[in-house]
Amino acid sequence: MKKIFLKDIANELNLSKTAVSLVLNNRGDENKISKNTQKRILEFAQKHNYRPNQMARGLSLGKSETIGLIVPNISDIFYAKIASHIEYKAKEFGYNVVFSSSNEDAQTEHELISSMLNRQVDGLIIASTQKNQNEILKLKKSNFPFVLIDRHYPDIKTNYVIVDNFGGAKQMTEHLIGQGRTTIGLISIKSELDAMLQRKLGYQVAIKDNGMTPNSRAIKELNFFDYQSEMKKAIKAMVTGAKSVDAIVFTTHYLAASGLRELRSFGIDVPREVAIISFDELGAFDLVDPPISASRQPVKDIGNIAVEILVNQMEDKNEKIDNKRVLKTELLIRKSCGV
Amino acid sequence: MKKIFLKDIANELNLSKTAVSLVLNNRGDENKISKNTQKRILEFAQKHNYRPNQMARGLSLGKSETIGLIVPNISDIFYAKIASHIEYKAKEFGYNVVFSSSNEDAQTEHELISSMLNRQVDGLIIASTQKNQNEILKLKKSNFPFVLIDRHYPDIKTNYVIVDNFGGAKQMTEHLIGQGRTTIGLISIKSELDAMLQRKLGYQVAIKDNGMTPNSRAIKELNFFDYQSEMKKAIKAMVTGAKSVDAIVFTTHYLAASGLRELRSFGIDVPREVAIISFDELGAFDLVDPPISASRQPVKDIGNIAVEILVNQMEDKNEKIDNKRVLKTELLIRKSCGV
DNA sequence: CCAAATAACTAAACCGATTTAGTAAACAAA
DNA sequence: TTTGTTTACTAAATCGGTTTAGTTATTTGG
Repeated sequence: MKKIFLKDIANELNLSKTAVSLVLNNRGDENKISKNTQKRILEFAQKHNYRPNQMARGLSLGKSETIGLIVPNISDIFYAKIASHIEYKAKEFGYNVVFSSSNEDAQTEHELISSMLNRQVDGLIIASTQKNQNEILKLKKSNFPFVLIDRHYPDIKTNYVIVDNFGGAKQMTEHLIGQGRTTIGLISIKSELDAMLQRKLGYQVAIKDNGMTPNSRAIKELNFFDYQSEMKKAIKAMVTGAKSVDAIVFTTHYLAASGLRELRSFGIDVPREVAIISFDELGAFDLVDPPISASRQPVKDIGNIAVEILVNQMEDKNEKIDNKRVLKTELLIRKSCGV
Repeated sequence: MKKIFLKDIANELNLSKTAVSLVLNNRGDENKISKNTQKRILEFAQKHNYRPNQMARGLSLGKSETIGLIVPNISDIFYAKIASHIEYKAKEFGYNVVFSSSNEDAQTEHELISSMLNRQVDGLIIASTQKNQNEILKLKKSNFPFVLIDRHYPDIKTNYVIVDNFGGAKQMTEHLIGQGRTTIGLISIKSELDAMLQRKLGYQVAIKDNGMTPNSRAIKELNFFDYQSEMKKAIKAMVTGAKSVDAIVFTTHYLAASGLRELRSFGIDVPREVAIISFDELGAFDLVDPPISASRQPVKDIGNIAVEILVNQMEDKNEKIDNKRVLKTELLIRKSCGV
């Protein structure tokens, strides 16, 4: 069965392309195409498995029924899960998803946004590198529909769906304090990401609020591209010498996993000697030795809400464009912070 | 700065759309557009940040510079990693990636293929449900470029990139035998997937080859959509009663994780009482208690090779279309099978 | 010096849909 | 009987690119 076009249907049925197009777009009634003709068109199209060329359709309509998704890295389980929920929700609304990874690189992100706009995506969902303030401002000014997720620009009014990083980190730290830990370290990623700043802040505020002495030497910020080797040094510095810690807060899952590896290789007993807790988790954190406590992010809600906001915006251009959502994380207490 | 079109450039520079189009597609020289004119066009386009509308371009060229990727589930870390490598490699060749998840549903997969073809993707990479033999045959007959990954149809000659499931499973089982285990169970997913059949076969052949008595009761095949609750029963059946096992082979990572949870809840000492090993792994399998041995799949190679084969096919229609690659898995021995 | 070749372009068709602005025929109202 | 409506359509423009088939002016060869 070879490919069939609108024109073919029109010719075969001795009708115009207009009539066929109208009927196939469910606008036959309002355009007074007779019931009989509608039936003939529908049946013929069905029988020959007609599928409109979406490029032509998109060009004509100026839209593509596609949502662009830009994340730092699709192989990070956190973003993969969000992507999965976004895809699912988008399909409910009739949209496809094109994705790309920026690898935390501002220039790449810039090009991806550009490229997706050229491909006529109808809207964007971006977990930004947060190094493209101007780009995002331009997007906003052009009135193009988009939603930021996971990371947002505090200085720009935009739609966003993020989690309460400050509150989550504060809660984690307070839990450790409640367990009687007195010298709590923080291991994070060296980054301008607001999420990371907020997590550090949450940790610091918890420390101060509880009358403990903040110690900048207890805070290690590792280089993203080299965190594994820097982790070795960071852990060493934290567990040896006079000021060794009795607990560590990790600001993201892969740091916690890597940190635990190093703690083990130094022969540290977790949680007896050092308790640990992680912001966000990996799939098997409950199986790890010891099971790692974590503040879990609501990935499903992040994805669903982002799509809902975006679709609203795309389909009703009057929708306000600073729909802000800050979701709560969920504290999962496991053995790694001392029962 | 407002959007600029080919026509605008032509008008501003007093040239034809043809000239501008040719130059911007790097075909100025071969079409004898003077150096000076080329320079004017290029500079003007650059200065006004001209970006061609890919819908129009795609419609005209009959292609989209896009690869479609269909996987069972993008939130499975295995597919997420493959997706990431595919995206990276595709970009090297100038292609974008659209992805969708079939959720192991044949009908969904069918619709996704259809939808992607309508969107004029230039090629497809599919980790198929393996329930769409006809669909794949049609694709093949239409001469449309595609590559199967992870799962293939043994009865159809197509491009594919898979791993040696039989060999990997056999090797895993043999390792357990080498460790002195004598009653080895298998927990798999109830499925017609060739990959799963091959893994079971590898296990069975290893059992027989080593003079052990195959015992069909030692093989449990769980329902994909309900494996967590069925796991409880399966583990119970395996570790209680007369014929209890001293080792279990899991045919995929999430089964191993789930199985370990259940073994623990039954108070089984892994690996002393029951050793376990998993086909494929999750990110933190080395941190789990005990660290889980696994046969790791070469996700990067799977992605890279799939893209390479596909691009070859897309750009040279004469390329043969049964480029078959079977990659080796890598056995990672950890504590879960008894040091 | 004239015909053929070349350089440097361009007008218009085309890709496959949607949409605007009609039109012809049938019927109703005045 | 003529005008006005309604019904059931259609021709042609349009979206923004690419491409085919020329065109004109200048060189070159014999």
